Amino acid sequence: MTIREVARVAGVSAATVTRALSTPEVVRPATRQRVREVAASLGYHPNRAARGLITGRTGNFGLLVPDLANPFFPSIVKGVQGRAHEADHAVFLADTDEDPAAEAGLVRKLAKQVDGIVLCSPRMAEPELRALAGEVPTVLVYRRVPGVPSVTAEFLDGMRQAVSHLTALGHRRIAYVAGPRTSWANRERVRSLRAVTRRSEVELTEMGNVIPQFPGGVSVADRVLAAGVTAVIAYNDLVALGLLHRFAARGVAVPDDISVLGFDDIPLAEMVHPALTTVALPKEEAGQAGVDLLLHLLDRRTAVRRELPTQLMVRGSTGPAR
Amino acid sequence: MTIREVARVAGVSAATVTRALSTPEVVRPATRQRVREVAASLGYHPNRAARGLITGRTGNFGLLVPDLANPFFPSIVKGVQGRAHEADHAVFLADTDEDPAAEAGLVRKLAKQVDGIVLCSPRMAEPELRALAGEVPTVLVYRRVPGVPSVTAEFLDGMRQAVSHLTALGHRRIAYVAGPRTSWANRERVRSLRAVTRRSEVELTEMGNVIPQFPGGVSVADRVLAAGVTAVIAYNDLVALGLLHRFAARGVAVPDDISVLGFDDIPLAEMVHPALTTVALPKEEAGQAGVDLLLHLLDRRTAVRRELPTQLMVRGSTGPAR
DNA sequence: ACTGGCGATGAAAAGGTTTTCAGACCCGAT
DNA sequence: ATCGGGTCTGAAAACCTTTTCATCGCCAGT
Repeated sequence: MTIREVARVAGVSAATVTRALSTPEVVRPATRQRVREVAASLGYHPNRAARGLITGRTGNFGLLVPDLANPFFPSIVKGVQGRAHEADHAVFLADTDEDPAAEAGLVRKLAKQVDGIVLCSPRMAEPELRALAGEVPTVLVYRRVPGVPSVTAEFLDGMRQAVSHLTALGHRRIAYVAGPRTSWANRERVRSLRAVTRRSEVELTEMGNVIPQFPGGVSVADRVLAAGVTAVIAYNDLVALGLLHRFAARGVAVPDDISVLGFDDIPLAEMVHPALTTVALPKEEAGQAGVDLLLHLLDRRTAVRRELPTQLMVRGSTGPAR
Repeated sequence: MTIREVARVAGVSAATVTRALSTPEVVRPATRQRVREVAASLGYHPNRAARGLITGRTGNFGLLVPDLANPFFPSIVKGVQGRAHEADHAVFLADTDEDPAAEAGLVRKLAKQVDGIVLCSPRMAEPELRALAGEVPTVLVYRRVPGVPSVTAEFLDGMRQAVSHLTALGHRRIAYVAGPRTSWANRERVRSLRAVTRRSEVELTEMGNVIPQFPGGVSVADRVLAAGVTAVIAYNDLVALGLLHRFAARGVAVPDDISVLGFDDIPLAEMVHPALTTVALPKEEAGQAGVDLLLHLLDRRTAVRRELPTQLMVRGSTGPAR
């Protein structure tokens, strides 16, 4: 069912058909009406590939995530997918399996099928990222690179909430279990934490770096206990859950013996016992904002930056210092 | 970066470039080598829209999931995405937000941009599903409909493993917390469970139906305790985690007072304490198999059915009956 | 009556690839 | 020397749509 067939049946040229459908105001009402009726009765829908070929617009977005199995990401994907859908765009999803080297290749591969790409927590180095952003309209989510539109969260404020909460409970010696050294998110966390604790009476012990997964937390738990702190802030919730798991196995009571605080607020955080106190980062909102920024970039060709609020979720894993 | 540019640099025609890349055996080795090198160095990837225009194949697959935030699905998506990628296909992801009415619309919308669709645990009714499968090449994952290619798991065997495990531990009174009444998965579970317990000395108490989420488990936990059973099998892991959570809050010891057994083996299952004994369903493998069946369907136009093995994972939440 | 301008339409080009068909070349056989 | 056959390559058509440019007819204004 092609445009020519519609044109033939309606007794007009193909040009008039496309006009009647996509810029109706330029065709005579009678003609427009007739063409649209014929198109509808024949069940005609323009071939998107052919349209994309000439307009350069595909009506699709790309979305790259490092690891969909990491519970931090699915909500972001939902946000992106939902908002993209509202804007009548479909979403290509690609999972890079935490391989920084694979990212650029996937982006370039997707590039010609999409109008723009949302890069979620990309692991690749900044220069390469900047180069990529020059080739394809790109928005970063949870990564910041000057000149590239990005969605992040107020880490500093989140960390301030976390530390204030702990000091209010009487904690003075706090450990931080760091994530991967090369991770942008980890650098942001460390920077924020140091800034917040600098002029306070808090004594900060940094340990790590661990992989940002459950086993990472398990592996460092005993060292945390040996450090003689009364509270520990983990790089993220998965690491915090690893700590909780190992603490439970060793009979260490949380929060009576030690308080544990995570970062992200993944769904699991409130399913465990004790439920995890954590700094919630916007996820679905971040995905939506990413699409908004992409639409803005495509429309007005300007790079915008957006910083979303964070919120400490106080649950059962933090309590008064011993 | 078009095929012409590659052709120009390599000193051949566009036809030779496309041959060197897609049907290498028909071009002289020296030419082939040179063309491929030039293409690689220029970062050339064929424009898929243009290719699709002439071949009729888009090189894309669609993937529908009910809710990506449900931890059962991300791994399936990874499986689909990974295998599709190996077959040089990109994947459109759509999340239906558990809305059966939205499914058909999304499929039809995606239909024109893809060669086929993987429908993951679709919630829609069977007749509608059958109609859809007639319009677009479709493969079902975790749903079975006669005549439509499908990937499922050996629920009966999984349930047998679960019940044998419990009876070996001395359990005789077992509760089953059912999922949504309309859910295909729940019907399969119930059918398997009844078949397995029919001629045994096990006394089965069915309760529910609950929503297949954490709060569903929380909400039914007290009724489970009141039922006087020594073990409970939950519709899925999320419900089981809800049970564990409420049991912990009430001071009921697991597995000393009651054994808890889940279904799915989502990643959280081994992160909680006690870790959850559960029947593992293949997830990534199911996604891969879905793509395999889709490729098979497109290639040979025949519908295949595949049933993957299940495996009981014994962890800390089950123990000897009191 | 003529010009200018406007509204509506069609013809044709463009977009990037694959495929078909024909041609060029080389080798071995007659 | 010619021919047949095989291998490799290039030119051109085809896929379907949108957009540009040109044409046509008509009306208002002079």
